[in-house]
Amino acid sequence: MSEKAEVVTRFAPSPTGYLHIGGARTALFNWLYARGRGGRFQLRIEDTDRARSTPEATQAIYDGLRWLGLDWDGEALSQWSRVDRHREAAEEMVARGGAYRCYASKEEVDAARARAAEEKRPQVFESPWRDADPADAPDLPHVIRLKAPREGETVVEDAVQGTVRWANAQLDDLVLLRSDGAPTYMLAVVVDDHEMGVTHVIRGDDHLTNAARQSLIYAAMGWAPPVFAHIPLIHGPDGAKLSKRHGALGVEAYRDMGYLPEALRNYLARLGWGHGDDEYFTTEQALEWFDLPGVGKAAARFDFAKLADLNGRWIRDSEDGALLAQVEALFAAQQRAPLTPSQRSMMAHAMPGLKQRAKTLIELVESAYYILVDGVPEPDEKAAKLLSPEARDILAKLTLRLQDVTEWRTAELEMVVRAFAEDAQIKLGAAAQPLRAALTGRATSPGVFDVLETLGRDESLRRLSAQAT
RNA sequence: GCACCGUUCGUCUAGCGGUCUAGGACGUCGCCCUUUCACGGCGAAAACACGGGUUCGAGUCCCGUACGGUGUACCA
Repeated sequence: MSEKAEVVTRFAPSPTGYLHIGGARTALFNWLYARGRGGRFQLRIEDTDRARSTPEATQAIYDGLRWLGLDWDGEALSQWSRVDRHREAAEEMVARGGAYRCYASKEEVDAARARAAEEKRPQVFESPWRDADPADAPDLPHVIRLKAPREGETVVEDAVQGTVRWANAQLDDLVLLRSDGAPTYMLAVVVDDHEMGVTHVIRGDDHLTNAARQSLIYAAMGWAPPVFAHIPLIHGPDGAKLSKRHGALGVEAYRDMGYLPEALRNYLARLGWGHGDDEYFTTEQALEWFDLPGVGKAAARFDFAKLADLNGRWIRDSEDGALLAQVEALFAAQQRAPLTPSQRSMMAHAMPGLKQRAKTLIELVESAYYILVDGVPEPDEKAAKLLSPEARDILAKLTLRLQDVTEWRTAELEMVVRAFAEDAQIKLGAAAQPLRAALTGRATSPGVFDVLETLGRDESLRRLSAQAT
């Protein structure tokens, strides 16, 4: 029905919460694989669990993907909108002899499984209705079950995991249509993937065994299965499954922590996938390089230190203007007051120095305290220590010299301060550190001479006189 | 229980039978640069889970064991 050559992937989250980091990576891999090959990347919302699905969660998924820069082709598909088609497919399988109506009650099935467990047999339910004559069927609620083969084996050629086999005796006659007529996940996924033209199913390896069951459904429908690629899960820093405390946060939480989308993409791509020794690369390069054989098989731990390092590199290499825009967007997202025109221009002026020292946007904003502060900066503990009586004395003398500076520029200011230190026979640091403390209220900052220039003559002298006494 | 998947420095990984006295990156530690902090430069410590095979030769192939993980639903 479509050109076989085109690659089509999909991301199929269930809208029961935010887009967590594992889901974001799955989406990234699908996006990279398809877009890197000129194919399509689609989004399908698996909202068939009506009780747990919410519109807010759906929106959170959209927002998360957009922030990460993962755009999908066409409209997002609601799986729920396709239930009629799923039902049809189930009936079609019954008609073809690939499925049957099972009248066993939930209790009977549970009892049979409990018995099997006791006898230490595989807990595979064998329905008495599997080969029953349809004429004997009672007029009762029933489910439709797949008539799975009892002999032989099912083989999945997984692009990441390799050849994986299951004895068919391990696979039971799974339910396709529930007694209330609702399709199960197994059925819906297969029907939708096939009809959306999905060629490559890239998903978490928690679905690996599902791939065997789904293969059986493809076979019963007479369809060719897609290429499966089951990627390992992401664990928390402690090796345990991701939990709230350990990074199973929504992607917007990463935004709020000050990470750049391009840095997160870079980090996530590197988690579980590698291209030689490349660590720091652009999305364009990832698009070009990404391939399934490069995906590892083992679960990877989420490491904030490495993310922070990568983020710092992305920040340093960002254009000043772009960074300023990111900061303003973060302020808006966090509902902080926007920058005033003067803060904005000082921030722009100081950006080359600020971005050199920040691993996250949050750190960048913190280090811009001397720009964002209202009035004279309040010295913190370390700065207060630098402002000893002797230091204030030095500052007072230095201020006198600074007042005579005609050209308020970094280079000129540095010359003046250096000359002052020499005349006073003190080390440059003895003048520069108190100067920094008075100007910024901190013991660390971008170069003091740059700070002086950023603040401008009037503001600098105001802060100095406030501390000189 | 049963089935399936996995296991190289603390972490992410390179490695696809000899070039591995196991490479890179983050982190850690030391030194240099330096007005602070970063950046940058140089250097160090740090790993093939264990046991059997196969082979002239195994981190690389096979089988066990251990330890993790996933699945085993009329959830997705």
